Amino acid sequence: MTTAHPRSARKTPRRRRGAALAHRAGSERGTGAREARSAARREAILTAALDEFSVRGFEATRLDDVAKRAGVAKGTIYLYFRDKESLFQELIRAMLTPLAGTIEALGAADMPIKALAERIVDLFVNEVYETRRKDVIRLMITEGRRFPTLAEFYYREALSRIIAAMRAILSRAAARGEVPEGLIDFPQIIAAPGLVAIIWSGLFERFEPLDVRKMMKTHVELLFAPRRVP
Amino acid sequence: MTTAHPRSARKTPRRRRGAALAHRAGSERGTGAREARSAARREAILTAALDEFSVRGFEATRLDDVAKRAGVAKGTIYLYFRDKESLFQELIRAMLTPLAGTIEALGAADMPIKALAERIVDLFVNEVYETRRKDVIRLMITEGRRFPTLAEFYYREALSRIIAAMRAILSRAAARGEVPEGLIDFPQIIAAPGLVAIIWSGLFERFEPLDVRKMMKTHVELLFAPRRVP
DNA sequence: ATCTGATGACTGACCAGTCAGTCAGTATAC
DNA sequence: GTATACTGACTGACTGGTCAGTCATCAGAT
Repeated sequence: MTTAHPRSARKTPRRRRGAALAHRAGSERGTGAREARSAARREAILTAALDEFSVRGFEATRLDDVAKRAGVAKGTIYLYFRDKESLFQELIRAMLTPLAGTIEALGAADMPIKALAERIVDLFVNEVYETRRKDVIRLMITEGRRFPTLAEFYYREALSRIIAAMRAILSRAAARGEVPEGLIDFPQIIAAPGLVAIIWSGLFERFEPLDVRKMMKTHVELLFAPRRVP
Repeated sequence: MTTAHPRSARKTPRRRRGAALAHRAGSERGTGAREARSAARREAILTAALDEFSVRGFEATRLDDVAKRAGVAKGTIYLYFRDKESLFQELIRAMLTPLAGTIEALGAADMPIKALAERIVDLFVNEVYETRRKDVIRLMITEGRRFPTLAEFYYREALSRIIAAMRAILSRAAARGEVPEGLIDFPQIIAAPGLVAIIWSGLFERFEPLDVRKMMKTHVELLFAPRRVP
């Protein structure tokens, strides 16, 4: 043990590179190519990180594995991200921020609540459930508690806006008598089956598959079916 | 370098014990006391473990901290549990197994769906949401993916039974025309707001509190309100 | 020749799990 | 009743392995 001596004459012999990168440099020009390459690398790291974080969780993920999967050396990750936690947080931020805008845009259209709800279901299934965003939301759920700043960021930048948009929609619908006033307080109810589907798919899909689209359709029909007097 | 020492030479002089334990032995009797003490210790370890796992997650939890919190030495944990993972799994098993029976019992009673649903909501709020079981379910959600055997166990022993019980209830209700047939396929819809509440409370409660009981009541009213034609 | 991005061997910290040693409490001997 | 031997629950210093983050060095671009 000890090795009170720093330094170590390491004389690594030249080794063929693992054949990592295929250069397309010929077709790229000057600085633009540099930047493009750099951006691609960042992207590769983020993608690899999502893969690893998704299956192992934040703590159990090794940056060595992320690097290998991304086809870069571990040190390279530190050229693009300050540390493991930054990598994780930027990953989630980048993928979840755009969501709020989409919902807000949808809410602007004025249409019957049921039609609108069906649009939202489609949006959820196509843009979240069947994409990598599902994994990102799962990560938010599973790791969020240990990253309070991340939870706060997500609440401020996305969730609170989504909720506000849904409240606006529900208020209009309530004014038309399409839904009871009570629902305005709990937009979470509408999103709930979507979340459950995300959790279910990670834990129990292999025992009992779940048809998300059909479940959400059923839910919407139940919530917004024409009803007798309030 | 090598230190090719076999495992022997323990050099450290023993130190006076820090005066750790206050014994209650005087008031306890014979073997019964021994067993009681042992059971209490096991309990203390499980409780401490739940505390730590809940806030830090499985990977980030240090057994040193669990031991400290339980008021025992780290080695003691290994007298009661094989390893960290066993401790975690036993914790979850012990607390979730009883749930299924309760729901099944409730399902046996034959009453209008809405009344029954209200009973189930009460059960959920009183026996889960406002107890440590909430934390255990949260752990199942957040860590389950990395413990497939645990997920399977939970599915077999609890979830599948709960789902079957709910399907039975819903079938009877559908036969009476109280709910559409479609709902039978998705008992998850009924439980969904409960799960969302558990997640919400961990991540966003501090920004926007959520009245679970009221949310679930609203949901039940929406689902089971008297409706026009099937 | 120089500059910059990239590399990967290395270090230091950390922690699950181990085990030699301790001691309160019990059993047996006198 | 007191002394002595025994037992096993409990302790915590230690080991071995792991991994985040660093940095001396390299190679391609200009």
